[in-house]
Formats: sequence, C-alpha cells, structure tokens
Amino acid sequence: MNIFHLEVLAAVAEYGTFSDAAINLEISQSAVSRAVASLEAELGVPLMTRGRFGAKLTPVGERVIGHSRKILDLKEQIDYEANLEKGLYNSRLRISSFRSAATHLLPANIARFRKQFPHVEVTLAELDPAGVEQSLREGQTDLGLIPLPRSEEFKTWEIARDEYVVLLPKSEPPPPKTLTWDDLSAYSFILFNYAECTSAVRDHWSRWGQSFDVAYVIKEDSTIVSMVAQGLGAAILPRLAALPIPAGVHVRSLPIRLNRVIGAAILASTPPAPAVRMFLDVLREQGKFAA
Amino acid sequence: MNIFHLEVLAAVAEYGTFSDAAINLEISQSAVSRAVASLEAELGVPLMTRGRFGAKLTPVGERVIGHSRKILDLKEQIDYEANLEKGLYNSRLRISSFRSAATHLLPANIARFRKQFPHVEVTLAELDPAGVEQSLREGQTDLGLIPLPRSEEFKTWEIARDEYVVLLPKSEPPPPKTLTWDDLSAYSFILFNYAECTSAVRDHWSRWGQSFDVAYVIKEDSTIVSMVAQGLGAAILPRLAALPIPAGVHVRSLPIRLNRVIGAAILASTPPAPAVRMFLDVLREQGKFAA
DNA sequence: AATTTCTATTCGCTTTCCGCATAGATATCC
DNA sequence: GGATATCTATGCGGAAAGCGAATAGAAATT
Repeated sequence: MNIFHLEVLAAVAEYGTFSDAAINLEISQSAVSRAVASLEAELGVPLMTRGRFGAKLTPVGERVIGHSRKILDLKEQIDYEANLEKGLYNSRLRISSFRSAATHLLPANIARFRKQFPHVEVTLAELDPAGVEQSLREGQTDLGLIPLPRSEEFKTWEIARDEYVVLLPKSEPPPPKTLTWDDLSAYSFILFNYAECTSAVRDHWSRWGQSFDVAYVIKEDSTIVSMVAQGLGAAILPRLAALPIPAGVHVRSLPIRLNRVIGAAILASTPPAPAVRMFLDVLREQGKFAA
Repeated sequence: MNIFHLEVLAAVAEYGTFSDAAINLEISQSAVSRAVASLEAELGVPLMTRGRFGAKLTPVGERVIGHSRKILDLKEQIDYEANLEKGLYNSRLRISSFRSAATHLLPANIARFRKQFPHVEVTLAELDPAGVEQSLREGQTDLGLIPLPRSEEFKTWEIARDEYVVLLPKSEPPPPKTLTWDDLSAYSFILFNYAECTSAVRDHWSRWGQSFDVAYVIKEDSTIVSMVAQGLGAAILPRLAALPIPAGVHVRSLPIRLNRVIGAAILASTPPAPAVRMFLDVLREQGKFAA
C-alpha cells in the first residue's frame, strides 16, 4: 500500500470529485481514478461510490478513511523528523549558564539531547548572569541559563525552581525542623555573592520586616558550605548552589519560602534556531519528569 | 512512501540484520537493502548504520521508527475493516427480543448499525423471553434480548438497566415524591404478566417483608397504563414497558428500587458471528453514551 | 437533442521493485 | 597470515506499478 494513494483517497473525500481532487493534488484525473481503484483492489472492498455526481465514501470507506488520515499525520511527523535532522546536521548549540545550573541542571539534559541529535555540537560556558546576557547580545551564545525575571530584550522560558535554603552548623540540640524568624535572629549570616543571590535574600527578609546580621558575603558556594560546617555562621543560598551538602550541616527552609526561578533565554529579536528549539523541548521534558 | 518499506525497516530493527529480516519477511536480502535505501533516499537522512555487524537505527531512525510502527498498526486496522466488511457482506443478523426492548432499545441501534454495515440484513422478531430462548436453541435467532440472569447455556452481556416504577392514578393531593411501603398498602395492584415481571415484583416486596393486594395480572402494558389512568389501581412495571406514560398518571420509584437487567444473549456453544459481534459493539456504545 | 461533466480504460512510456548473482568489506577460524 | 564465513551494496534483466494523454461511456444539464 502506497501512502500517496491514501492521500489521494482523502483528497477525493474532501473535494467530492476525482477531477477536483486531481486539480488540487496536481496529478491527472486518471491517476486519481487508478489510485482509488488500486486501494480497492488491494483491500478487496469498494471504498467509494461514484458516477456523474462525483464520488462518496462507502460505509467501510468511512471507517478506512479515519485510519488513513492518521497515517497521513504520522507521515508528516516522519517528514518533520527528517527535515529536523537535516536542519540540525552539522549545526551547533552554544550554551552559557551561571554556575549551579551549569553544574546540576545541564549535564544530564545535554547528554539526553545529544543522544537524539548526535550531530549537533554543544558547547557550555559558565558565566555569571550579567556575562550570560552580554554573550547573548554579542551573538556568542545561542541559549543562556539565567535567573528570572529578565528584561524584555530577552525571550525567556521558566525551566526550574530552586529553593533558597538555610544552612545551619551542627548543634545540640539540633535546630527545629521548622524555623521561625526569631530562630534565625540568633545567627550571623554568610550570603552568596553570585547570580543576584545576596540581593534576593535581603529583599526577601526586608519584605517580611526582618533584618539579620550579615558577617560575610562570599563568592564561592563551596567555601560557604565549609564555613557553615566549621561553625562560622549560617548561610542562605539556593539549594543547587549548596550541593553537595556535607553531613555536618543542617538544611532547613526559610520561615517564608523563597525560590529562585531558573530560566532559559535567547535574544527576543532572534528567532530560535532548530537546535535551540529542540534543546528547549528536552529541558521542558525534564521539568515534566521532575514535577 | 510504501508501507511495506516501513515494515521492512521495522523488521531490520527487530532482527538486527538485513539477512535475518529478509528470512522472516520471506523476501531476498537485496530487497531489504533496497527498501531501506529507498526510504533513506526519500527522506534524505540515514535511518540505519550497517556493516558486517548487521544494522542499527541511527538517532533519527529511532524517532522515525516510532511513527512507522504506528502506521503499521493503522494499516492492520484498515485491513481489519476490509476483512470485516468482506465477512459481513451479504450476511444477516436475526434478532429476537421481548417487547419493550424491541420497541425502545433496538430501533435506534439497528439504524446505527445498518448505517455502518448496510449490507447486513437485519430482522427483528418480538417474542417473550421463553420464546427468545427457544429460538436461540433452534438456531432461528442469532442474538436475543432477554432479562438477566440466564442459565449457563447462554452467553450474555448486560446491555441496559430498566427501573421498575410505580404508576399511580391522579389524586388530590398528589402522592408524595418518595413512597414508603405504607403508602403502597393503600392500593390494589395491577401487575404485568410478561417477561417475568410479576414474579420479580412479588419476590422484591417479599424480600422486604411486604405483601400487597393484587387485583389484576394483565399481559398488555398499554392496557395496564390505561387502567391506572382510569383509577382502577396502581401498577408496578418496568419503565420502558410503561412508555409512553400519559399526563394523568403519576410515576414514582419503589421505596426500595428494583431494576430489570436487560441482556443480549447467544448460545454459549456458538462462537458469535461477525455481525453479532459488531452489533454488540453498537449496543455497548449506546450504553456508554447513555451513562 | 446537444452539450457538459463526471469516471473508466487503453496506449505507450517511465519508474519502481524484485530475485539472482556477485563484488566488497570485515569478523572469525585454523 | 590465509582461508572461510557472513554481512551489505549493486548490476542485470524482467515484472509490476504508476503516470499523462486521449478517448469511451454514462448521466446530468441546458
């Protein structure tokens, strides 16, 4: 059975006559006639009645055409996959990302992407968010991972949410499971001077009428985790940035939770390349599985 | 694109070599090689890698094969519809049914069935349930509509449920919306001497420790409805049997509801013919829509 | 009755598909 | 290292399928 013959059958059903179907398909009327006859011969049942009035599906033809249309849809999807592959072949995808997304979110997704599209060359640059933005503007980056929201010069998609957690040093008794603002007032804080985390934390506790002692503002997330482990203070930073968290450190949620929204971004003025669109699909599927 | 070529691709993916796929499809190895090459040429992408080790799908081949398998499934469904049509052509379906199912359930369903299968000749005989059973035994009926349950000599399917309702004559004030057994004790009853209705009703009120005056036992449902309208008593009978119910008669549920289960039946020893199976599908769909 | 419009079929040609035979490459065996 | 086995790719020739142009036949329209 030839899929084009199914397309002919569908066209006759839609246009009502062999002649009109022929015009629309840009083949001759006799080709239409023989295509339908060929299907009927192969299946052994009449799919259409026809005469001077044109052509109409028989009852069994109605049942067959439903399946035929689905076959034509699937053929379109096969063509789409082939065209996508041709469009992606020997293309590249340059990703820039701030550190914890680069470390924790991207590697597995890049692996899954490359398994489907092995001919796309993927590069990953770790930059702070301002650097990601600049690289996008300069055309050095195809897709950036940055915190949201962002200005309208970028088109963005939310990819993940990362909770700001409180890291507390080992203590007897251990800190309560659920922290209050009063519990936090006992600590000096080490804040994370990266990807707008310090300002996000200060804005958050200000919004709830709180203010806490900030003893350090540190750029290195691993350093922050070590300092907490050594009892130098408590820290508030995104969970992904804190990973891996050693056993001697307690992790708690803030009294009122704060999330960092991680987004994928391109320049709003640039239509996304096929590789970008396919990678965004992979990222979205990841979010779906994580949910 | 030729659907058989998709079948070849699927076979190679399954068996791992062109040679093994050829053996299983009962074509030559060179035909397999050219079928796969033909698909690749048409789509413009390589679907398989191959060599002395045999053949494996490429990543785009993996994506394409998913759609291809669905196309093959749909082709099977098209073949099934064609074979069904051939099997049904010039066949007949002889239905026997007790009266109210014959009057109310079957006509619309027979119409829907014949719209899909216009070459099946359908006959409908109205018989009481014992007559339906006998006609099935004698091979004069292909499918019977009878109350359930039934003996194991029949294979049955539940098709519908029909509530036994109380018909009450016009009165001032009208009878309460919800009847109690006490309410019923005020009436003489007219019972329906058809399709085991009388015994079903007597069994029901006995099961609940009740017993009521039975003034008449009548075979004609329309006569029963008239007698109630004229104030000769109350009636208990299946709702379908009572239709159409005139305005001057009140319809109420029994204090404890009773349903008649209407089933479709064939002889257990006889595999159902294609026409029977298709008609059962139509009856099941009706139940689905009614739900 | 003539004309128009629909589908079916013939003719001749092109394209596609197939099996047989074999070339070429590579893994396995001795 | 050479012989053998096993895989896929391709040439050849024939059969089958598909196509457009032309035309036959039937039925609706004018």
